[in-house]
Amino acid sequence: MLRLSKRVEYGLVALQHLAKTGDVATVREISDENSISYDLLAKIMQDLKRDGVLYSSQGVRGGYGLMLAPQEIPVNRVVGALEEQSSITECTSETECCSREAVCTIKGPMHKLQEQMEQVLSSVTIAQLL
Amino acid sequence: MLRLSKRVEYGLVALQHLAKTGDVATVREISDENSISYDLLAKIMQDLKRDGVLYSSQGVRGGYGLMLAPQEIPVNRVVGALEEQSSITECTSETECCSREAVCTIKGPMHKLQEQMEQVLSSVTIAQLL
DNA sequence: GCAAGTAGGACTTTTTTAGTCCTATATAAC
DNA sequence: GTTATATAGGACTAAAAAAGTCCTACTTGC
Repeated sequence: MLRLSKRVEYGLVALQHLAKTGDVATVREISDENSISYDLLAKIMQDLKRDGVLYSSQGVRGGYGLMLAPQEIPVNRVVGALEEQSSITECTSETECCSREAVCTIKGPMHKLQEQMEQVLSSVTIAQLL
Repeated sequence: MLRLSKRVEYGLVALQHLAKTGDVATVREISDENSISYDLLAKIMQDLKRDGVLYSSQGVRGGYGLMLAPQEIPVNRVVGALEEQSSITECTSETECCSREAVCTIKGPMHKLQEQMEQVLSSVTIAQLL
């Protein structure tokens, strides 16, 4: 469907929230304000932390904060942190192996297309979402 | 997952096949040569015909042929003909209505991203797949 | 100690995509 | 005019992916 997953959508919303307030926020705050499932967002935040986009502090008065400036976080990176695959076809994936590989006639051109898509996704950052 | 569906992938392969040979071909020929399910490809060809990309002739010695020159068929068009939705998020769709619309804070920027994606998809044509 | 947080495993449900099966209709060749 | 070879298309099933839920553990400031 050529669509960003809800995970990425919610991730972007959360990062925008943090960039906007410039402060630490809890998952509960963000999920409430943006009508996002708490449990789902909690996982997303964990993944973003694992990727180094966020830091966290546990316990009372804990929460998540940005590790990077908004202009240093391209949409690209959020996609990479939150989705298993981000290639536009199986044959442009580095991890999967395409079932039609032996007869695939579009591999080369698809790689070019993929590169251009990545170019677009890396040119937009969280700073542009504000 | 930000991935083109198999329908689009197969559609591109089929169009490439027709452009390469410059002749009419049957679904069977194309599906055999490219290891694509016959039934699935048959539906795809019908959709591409409905969209005006292909013409067909029924009966013995029938088949499908290109209605347009390869350089007149952008990937964009193939996506449009073969997929229900092609927007990157729910909020950039014209037909769906986003469940989080009232609180959505990324609608504007997402539209810009969407436009850039479409730009890329419309800049590559079947002629470039040869 | 307790309330407010993150960490994360396991699971269910829903949605989408891919693929299959079957029947009808058109037509060129014989 | 019958037959073999095509497209046309409805209805269905299966598989995969995404979304969402539930539960428990661990951390930490007060």
